[in-house]
Amino acid sequence: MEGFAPELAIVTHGGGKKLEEPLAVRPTSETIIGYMWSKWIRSYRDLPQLLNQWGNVVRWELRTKLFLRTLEFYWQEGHTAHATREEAEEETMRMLRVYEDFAVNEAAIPVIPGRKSESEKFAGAVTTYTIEAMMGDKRALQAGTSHFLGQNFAKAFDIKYLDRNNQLQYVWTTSWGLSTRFIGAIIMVHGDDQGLVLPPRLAPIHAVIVPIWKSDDDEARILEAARQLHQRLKEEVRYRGEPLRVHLDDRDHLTPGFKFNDWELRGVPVRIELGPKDLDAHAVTLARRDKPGKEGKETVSMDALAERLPRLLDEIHESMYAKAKAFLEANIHEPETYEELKEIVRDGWALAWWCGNEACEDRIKEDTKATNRCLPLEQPGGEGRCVVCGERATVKAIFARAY
RNA sequence: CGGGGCGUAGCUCAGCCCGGAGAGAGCGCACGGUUCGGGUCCGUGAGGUCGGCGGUUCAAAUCCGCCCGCCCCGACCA
Repeated sequence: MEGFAPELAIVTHGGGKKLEEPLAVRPTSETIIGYMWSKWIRSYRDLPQLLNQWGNVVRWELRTKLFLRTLEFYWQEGHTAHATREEAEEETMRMLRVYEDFAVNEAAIPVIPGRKSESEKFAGAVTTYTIEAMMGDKRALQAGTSHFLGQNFAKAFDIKYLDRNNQLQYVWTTSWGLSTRFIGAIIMVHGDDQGLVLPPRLAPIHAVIVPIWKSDDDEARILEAARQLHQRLKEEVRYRGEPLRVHLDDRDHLTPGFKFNDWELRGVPVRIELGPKDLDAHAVTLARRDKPGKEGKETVSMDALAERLPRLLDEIHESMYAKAKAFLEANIHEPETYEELKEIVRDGWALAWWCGNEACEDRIKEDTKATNRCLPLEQPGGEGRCVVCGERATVKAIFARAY
C-alpha cells in the first residue's frame, strides 16, 4: 500500500482531542476487506468469496476536476478471493467485460479495454486492466478498472486457507471499481453546446410531454389530452422491462419554446410535443435530443406511439454509440515515427509500437504530456520497432493526454 | 507549493492602460400590456460596501502596497 501513501488523508483529531493513533481515511477498501478475510477464510470450502460495496473513498489529490477527479468520490468496488490463480485471473477479465458492457450498452460510450503498463497500474496489483474512453475534447479517461492482485494482499494480510490436501495456501484476490467519474464521462462524451445529452437507458426521464396551446379553449383540451397521454404512456409502455419514465411539463407561464430548450439542456432523450394541430390529427410530434432541429422530428399517430417510443429510444442509443465510436476511431492514429506521435497526441490518440521500457513512456510524457493509457487487449499481432527508441516491440500501446 | 490570470448588480461581463459629472450592458427579477408550434416582444421599475485594508491625489472602480478569495498551467493521481 506504499503506493497510496502520498494520497492518504489522515485523521489526527477526533472528539475534540488529538488521537493517540491517527486514522487513515480509506482510498480503497483492500485493507479492510483483507483484514476481514484473514479471519473469515479458513478452508477451500470458504472460497471463492465475492464482496461488493458502494462507498465513499478519499484520495488527497493535489488538483481536482469536477466529476473526474474529486478528493472524495463515491464508487462501486468489488473484491474477490479465489483458491487458484486461474480463477482469479478469469474473474478479473470477467469484470472488465462487465464494465465494458455497461459503458457500451447502457451509457453508449465506446471504450478500449486494455492492460495498464507497470508504471500506470494500481500499486498493489500484479496486473491492472482498464476501459479507456475518449472525451469530447479527445482526452482519455480511465472509466473503470479491474485488478488481478495475485497473492500480494493475501501475503500482506495473511489470508490463508487449507486446501483439499490439508495444505495451507494463500488465496488469490481481485478488485475492481467504477466511480462517479463515469458520470463525468457521460457528460463529456455525449454533451453538446445545448447541454446534456443523456443515453436513453440511463436517463432519469425517457420522454417529456410538452403541451402547446394558444387560446384558453385550446389550453383546456390540450392539457386534458396531455394528462391522458401521460397516464396512458406510464401505464402501457415499457422500455427494457420497466415502465417508461415519462414526464408531463404542465408548467404555466412558460412558452413551449422555453420548455424545448429547458429539456434539451437537461438532456432528455425524447420530447413529445402535443399541440392543437397534433391533437386534431390524433398524433404527436416526437423530437429526439441527439439530432437537432427538424432532422430529429417526426409525426407519430397516437395509436402508434406506445410501439414507437421504445424503438426510438433504442435507435437513439445506437445512434449515440455510433457517433461516439466514429469520433473515437477518427481520432486514433498509428504513428510510424516519433515526430508523428508528437503531432498526433496534440489532438488525438496515438496507437504505437512500444518496447515496454518505462524510459520511453517517460520520454513521451516529458515531451508531450501524453501518457501510456493502455495496451489494448486487441493487438495487431506481429512486431515492430518502438516508436521512441527503435528497439524491437511486440505490443502496441495507446498514448494520449488524459484526465 | 511554483508560474499566469481574474474579483464591478442575483448571473455573465464592459469600464481600468490614459484618475474627473448621477458607475453601465445583456440575462434574470417585479409590474402592465402583447405573445404562446423553438429560449415572445414593448414599456416601466427594483437592485451595486466596484473583494478587503491602507497609501498617493483637490479627486480613485481606475494608480501603488499588503491581504483575502476564485480560475488556469505544473508537481500527485482513478
